[in-house]
Amino acid sequence: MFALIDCNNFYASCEKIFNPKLKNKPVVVLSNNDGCVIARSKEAKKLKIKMGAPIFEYKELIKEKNIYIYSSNFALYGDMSIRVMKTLESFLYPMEIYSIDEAFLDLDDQNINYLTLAKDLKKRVYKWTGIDVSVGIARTKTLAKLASEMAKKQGCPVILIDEKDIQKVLKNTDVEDIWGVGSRLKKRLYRLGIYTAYDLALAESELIKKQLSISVLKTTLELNQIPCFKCEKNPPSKKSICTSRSFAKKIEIFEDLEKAISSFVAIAAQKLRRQKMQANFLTIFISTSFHSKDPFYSNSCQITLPIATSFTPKLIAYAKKALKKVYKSSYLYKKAGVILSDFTSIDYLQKDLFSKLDEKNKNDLMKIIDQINYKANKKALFFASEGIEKGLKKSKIKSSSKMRSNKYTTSFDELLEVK
DNA sequence: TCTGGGGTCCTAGGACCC
DNA sequence: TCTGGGGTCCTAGGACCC
Repeated sequence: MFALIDCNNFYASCEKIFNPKLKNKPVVVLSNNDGCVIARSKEAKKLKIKMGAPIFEYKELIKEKNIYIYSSNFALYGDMSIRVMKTLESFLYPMEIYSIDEAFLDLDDQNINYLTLAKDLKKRVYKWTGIDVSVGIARTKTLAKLASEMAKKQGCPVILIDEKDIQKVLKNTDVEDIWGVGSRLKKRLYRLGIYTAYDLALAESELIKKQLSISVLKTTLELNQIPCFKCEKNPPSKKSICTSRSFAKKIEIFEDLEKAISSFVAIAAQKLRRQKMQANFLTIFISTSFHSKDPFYSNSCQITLPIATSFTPKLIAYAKKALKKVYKSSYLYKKAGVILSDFTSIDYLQKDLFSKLDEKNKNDLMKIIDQINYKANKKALFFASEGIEKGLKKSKIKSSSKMRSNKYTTSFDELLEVK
């Protein structure tokens, strides 16, 4: 048995917890650069504000309906997520943290009352964190997902075990709303005459495997209460690490792009060190705007590193080389990024024959830099290639987030004030 | 004017081996 | 004139998730 616990309107709910005036008010959270809608409170959903839509399309609606708009505040959401997950952990079931706002529990236990448990989960998370969650319980993860969707609509936990209940739900579920089926697969399934989850559950296994893929076959089996996906209690370590941003203002000059790429490398390399890994492969990519009428250009360059490393200066040097290969002048760049991949563990220290610093020195140096930045709670130390504009604030690469709420739970300077 | 960021898995086809 | 059978590995691109 699996339980899926899903936080309702997570980012919007985080904003509401620390700001009582937002109660019962429509709240919207925006992406980087305050571009797209990435979260909506239930009141905002009622106003038909769409997920992923650019916010400028709602300019008038915002004024008219007094909608509260926030820039994303991932320091806050990340910390609230940890609190929710810790609360779920207190129930002592094996747990898989599936995303920032979702977790599966493995309830391999015949003698518990699932509905009571589900209610307890919901109650405790709300009491300890202020976050409202939807709980769905079923024999497979795919069905637990469907159950939690129903729970979200009904406002109370849903246990999906009874065969008749399941059939009823499947008949009322469009294939696109199944976990693992997106818009492309939906079209292909429609062509095969499969419109609802019920149709898919009854479909011939051979046909599904031949016409679609093994993944869809697994989903089909899961709809029939045959588990194909386990609870991944110890998440496998990452296979790639990506840091990318859209720029608030378009960038044309090579040096500016170089600063951006360098700072992305620095962030990615730090994530890499946190995983105790070294990268063998580096990709950089740059692109102009997808929406603008300016000439379009997008390119990427990949480099196999001679020796695996997590040493930021080394990675920056390679990234700069890569950038030179793909940069073309007179284009207006809107987005860039860095991907590190093909990792080896930091325990296998391959020495660089030609380096003046040995690997231990490099690792110690980066460790100190990471520690200082962690303690300072900001980038106190950084590399010159990243650009030395004051606090990066005036720089072109800094993304704008004009309406960010305080880091109430992670910064002493931004604690909630009560008057 | 203004349109996110970060991941994983699967498959087909090419290159190569004996 | 007629040209096999069996396998692995790699990669790009497509699809999905939140």
